[in-house]
Amino acid sequence: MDTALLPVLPSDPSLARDTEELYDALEDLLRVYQFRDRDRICCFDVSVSQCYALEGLVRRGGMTLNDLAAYLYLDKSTASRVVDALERKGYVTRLPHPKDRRAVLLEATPAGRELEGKIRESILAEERQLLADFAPEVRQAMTVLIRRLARAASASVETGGGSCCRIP
Amino acid sequence: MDTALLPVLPSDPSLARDTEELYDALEDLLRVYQFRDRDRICCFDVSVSQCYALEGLVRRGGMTLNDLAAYLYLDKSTASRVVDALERKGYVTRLPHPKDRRAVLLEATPAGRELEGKIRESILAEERQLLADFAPEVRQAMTVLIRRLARAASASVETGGGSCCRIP
DNA sequence: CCAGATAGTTGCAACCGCCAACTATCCCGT
DNA sequence: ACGGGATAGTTGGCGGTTGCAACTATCTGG
Repeated sequence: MDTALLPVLPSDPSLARDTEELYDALEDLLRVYQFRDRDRICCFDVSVSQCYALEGLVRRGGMTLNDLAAYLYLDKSTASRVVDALERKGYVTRLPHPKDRRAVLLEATPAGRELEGKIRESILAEERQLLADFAPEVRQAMTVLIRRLARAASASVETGGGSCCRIP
Repeated sequence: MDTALLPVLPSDPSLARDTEELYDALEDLLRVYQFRDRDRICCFDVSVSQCYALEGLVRRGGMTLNDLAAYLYLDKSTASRVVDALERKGYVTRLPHPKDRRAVLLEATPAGRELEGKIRESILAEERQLLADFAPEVRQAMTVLIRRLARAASASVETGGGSCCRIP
């Protein structure tokens, strides 16, 4: 179990309220981003999962299919089909793994890199404007917190074994 | 427009870097949260969209189906089917609209409210622990930023008319 | 009172995600 | 070196989601 980084301060009166507000704000953000991501399909010729997969393959170099499935929190069969689609469109290639003949090495093609760059830049441009209003220390602190939320969620997902209600 | 915390510094050299880091962190957060949300299905007897819909109906009082579709950024036909499922499970009811006989008023049932509370509390408990490590100013600044990101995305979606690449 | 707008439902086709079964390959203990 | 178990990936099947288009019922303005 990933323990808390610091002990909880039970006397902090604003914690409960701040948490609720963050929860609501995050809920809104997730909802609208899921729509925005769905909408990318028609703009950029990829689906949501395909976009995430492409992004992962550009960010990190060659991953195996299992790596990609873990990165996307998807079943490997689903990841395989996502790669099928990206390969058909010419954004990704399956290469033989040099050390393990069962495995494949996934690589983004130049076209894939270019598409990922276009998507990334279109979103970065929008977000830069928003962040400009915040002091650098605040921006950096927010990134730290968001990373920590992501890591904690990822840890709780992994210790939960992927299925939260399984009681073995 | 929501006021800025600080004036923009156009010469700020760290803005581009901070934006990229926040983008990556947010990408990770969204991916894992989408998985976490998918996983709620088996724990709480609702799907992701159903959960969002229930949440919206509890937060705001009676909405029409069109209101709900807009809130969820879904087509009204999809929203109708989401409501079908929630109604079948007893979490939501369709009531006749007092002013417009074409419309329906959607209301969460007591069971729906209870379920929403359980889901909400289970997540709040987890997030409270994480947030306890951060100073109150940072927590609040993050909520402000997330709200602003959500609002900006929502605005750009609405001005785009829902389909970003339509060129009428 | 009628034409056009609006609220909602349903049919349809495509997609997504998981589980289970299967093949090919790897690795470890004997 | 070899046989059994573990692992990588693919495929089939099922259920659920989504958007578009067509349809009905109702409202509203001239």
